[in-house]
Amino acid sequence: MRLVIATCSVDYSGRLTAHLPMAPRLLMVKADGSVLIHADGGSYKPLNWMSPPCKLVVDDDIWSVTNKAGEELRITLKEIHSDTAYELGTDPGLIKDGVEAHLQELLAEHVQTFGEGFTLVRREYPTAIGPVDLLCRDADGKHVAVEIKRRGEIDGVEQLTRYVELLNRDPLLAPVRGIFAAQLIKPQAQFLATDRGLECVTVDYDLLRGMESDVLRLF
Amino acid sequence: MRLVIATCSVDYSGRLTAHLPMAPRLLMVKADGSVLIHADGGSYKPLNWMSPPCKLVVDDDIWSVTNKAGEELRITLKEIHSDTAYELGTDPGLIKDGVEAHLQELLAEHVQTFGEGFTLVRREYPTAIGPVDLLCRDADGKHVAVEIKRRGEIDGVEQLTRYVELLNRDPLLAPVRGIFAAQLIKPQAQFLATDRGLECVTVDYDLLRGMESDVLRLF
DNA sequence: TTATAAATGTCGTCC
DNA sequence: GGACGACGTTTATAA
Repeated sequence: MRLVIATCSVDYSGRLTAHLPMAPRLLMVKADGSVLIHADGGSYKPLNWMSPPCKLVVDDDIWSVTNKAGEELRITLKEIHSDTAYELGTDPGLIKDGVEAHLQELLAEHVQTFGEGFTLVRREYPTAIGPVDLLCRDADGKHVAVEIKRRGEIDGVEQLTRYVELLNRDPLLAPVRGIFAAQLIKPQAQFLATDRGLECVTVDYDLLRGMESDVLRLF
Repeated sequence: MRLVIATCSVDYSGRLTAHLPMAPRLLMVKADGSVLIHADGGSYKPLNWMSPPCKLVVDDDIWSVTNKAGEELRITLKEIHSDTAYELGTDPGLIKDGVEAHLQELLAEHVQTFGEGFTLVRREYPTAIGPVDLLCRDADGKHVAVEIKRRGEIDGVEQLTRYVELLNRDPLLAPVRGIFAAQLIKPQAQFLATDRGLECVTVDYDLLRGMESDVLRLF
């Protein structure tokens, strides 16, 4: 990794065109040739960048970074304040502990969240257009398809609509109702879901987790 | 901006929990206190980070970065290979061109792009499921909803479908047709749009911008 | 402050 | 390589 502190201007031409006036910044050149231009503030997103795979060509005080798609990042250097390089090696990588998968797991074990007498048919119930998060039966034995999101937005309602429509074509399952479950459901999604005849359930993740703890505490 | 090359392990605890095993990495500490941890590869996204506003507390070989929401980024340092700091000042910022807002602006002023005799009713026409980019009337005075994208993909067609369906329920507006306008329309989006009875218009951004220049040149 | 849509989104996964 | 969905999405903008 090469780190250059330099006063520079930058022009990007690709999916859009963008320009950075002359100012002091950090240029980070990674081992794969990618380049990031950071200011001393903002967030983790660089002011400008070129993602790998790409190629850096240095011609005097002009750096030109290009990729296969014909995008170009052109850096014009006025003054270099520092220029250092380090060998870091490949990173072992990040270990994550997920959230959404866990939410589905918890709800699968507590389908009564959706109503008295609910039972689980199966998780990830397969269909031609992808798996339904949960397929349940209500107290009357009727099928219910459940789509689970952390945040309920319009896309999720569309997804559930497609599932319910498809499942209702199966005479062994029909009639199938749909429940849209999320930690937070946005007003527009709520409107669309209601308009489509789908029910909305707001899920309390911490409460569910608490129920899980209670179950564990019994042993 | 402080740049530290160090062998470290990292633990994040907040919206999820994540862990980075001990390895050499770049730690970037910005003037606002935010911290980025970069490996020598990947893209512009750091392996881990804390966004401002946040506070960094250094206790010997443990760095703890916390924010108001109670999230914590804990960095355990084993060995520091380099530690430097620079004063960059505030950045003048990025100037962008070619974004969707500008495209909408240009099309709003040149609705005849969609057909002879087109007039604009209004931009961002409000509905219960969100604003329609452009609502126009054609030469016959019939309403036309226009959805504008930089790149026309399936989700944009879905969006327009919803708008047209909703607008057609309003007897004051019906019948409403839909036009899907984009700089580039993907074949799948084109197919779906046609299947839904929506028209597709490919927009030449540079041409539109040229027309704008022509108008300006008259003054 | 809150909510909503765009993003040079990025990133994984599946096909 | 393309399509699809999640993301500690982040970011900008309007209400």
